[in-house]
Amino acid sequence: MSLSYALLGLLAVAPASGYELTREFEGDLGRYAWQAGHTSIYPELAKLAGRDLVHVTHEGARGAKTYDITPAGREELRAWLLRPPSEGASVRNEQVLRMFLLSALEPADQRVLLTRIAERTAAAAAELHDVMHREHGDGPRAGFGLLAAEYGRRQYEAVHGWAVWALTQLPAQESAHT
Amino acid sequence: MSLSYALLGLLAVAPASGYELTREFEGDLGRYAWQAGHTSIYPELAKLAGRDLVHVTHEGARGAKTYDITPAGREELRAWLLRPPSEGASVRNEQVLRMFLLSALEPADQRVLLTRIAERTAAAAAELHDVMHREHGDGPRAGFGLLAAEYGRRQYEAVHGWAVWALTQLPAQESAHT
DNA sequence: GTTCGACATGTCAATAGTGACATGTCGACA
DNA sequence: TGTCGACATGTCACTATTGACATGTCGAAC
Repeated sequence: MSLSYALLGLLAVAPASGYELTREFEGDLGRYAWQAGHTSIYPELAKLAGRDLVHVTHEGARGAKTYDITPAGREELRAWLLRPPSEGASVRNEQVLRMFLLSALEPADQRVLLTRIAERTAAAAAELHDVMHREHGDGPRAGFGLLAAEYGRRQYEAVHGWAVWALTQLPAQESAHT
Repeated sequence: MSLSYALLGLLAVAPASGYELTREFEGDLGRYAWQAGHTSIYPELAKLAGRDLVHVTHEGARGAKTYDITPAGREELRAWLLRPPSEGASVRNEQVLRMFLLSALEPADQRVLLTRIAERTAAAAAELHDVMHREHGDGPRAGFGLLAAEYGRRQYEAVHGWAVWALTQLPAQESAHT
């Protein structure tokens, strides 16, 4: 399961509690790569601990458990990351699905939707650009976030470019009365 | 559930049997947008028929059932496509996850992985470019496929650009003995 | 005439993931 | 001191999805 590798990957960078990991998934990681809520994260951590891929290093206030990756976990993670791209890699993206189904709409609706996509993606790309250039906040996982942010920015830019191009491919719009 | 909209979207373009729909998911649709196998498609079609969003128009050889979308189904699909981008849109992409976890690897491994990604994405983009320019095969759903192919091509190109950029961000490589 | 591969649909058990619910702690502020 | 919000973990029922298994048909090639 990919979730287990996501957790191993996060813990490989720095030890963290289930709660902190959960919040990690609320950011770019969950937005672009893999979603998960605490209800899947906590049981998964327990399973990983059972397989000795992670272990609890510290129990803090409010029952917080800090997990760290074990050498075996690191091994497992590295093998997965370097494994040749599996054919059955799982993909599921609702926004992309919408774009694929575009031709199910009437041309006028297509135009509306593409225009909206073009606007949103341009705004999102610009925002990420700003965030990255204002300051690369030197908090924990800063390097991690920089690559991810740039990835996101390029994705938005690509979709923006596509939407603009797709608009030109649409049958010429009926000259409305305005 | 997104699968139901994917099916409605496909049927809105042209009537099809469960088998034909299944093969649709083996192409770009399943590769970039939403995965599904026949074991989820057949039951889902039955459910949609129960809600009168699709109906069987024809029973052909080998028990094949041709489904078509109903006006109610078209309505439902249009509403979903034009609905403002839902916050909770589901995202799950194993390849992207690998990229997010890059910093869990040692620099040497990172370089290997990024180089491999750069190569694969360049090849994939070139292949899509070729396919699109050789002939836009005028089979059914040709227009559908063109937009999707261009989308895929731009995605690959964006990831390629990112991988090349990311390589420049890596700490300068140790001068190996070669 | 038979055999094989693509066509075509399905069930069922197991796994993965979500949402609702439940519980309790710690620090800050009024 | 009490109350509220963020911290922190968990269960459980339900839904979605997958993989293994099962069944049968049609056309073509041998």
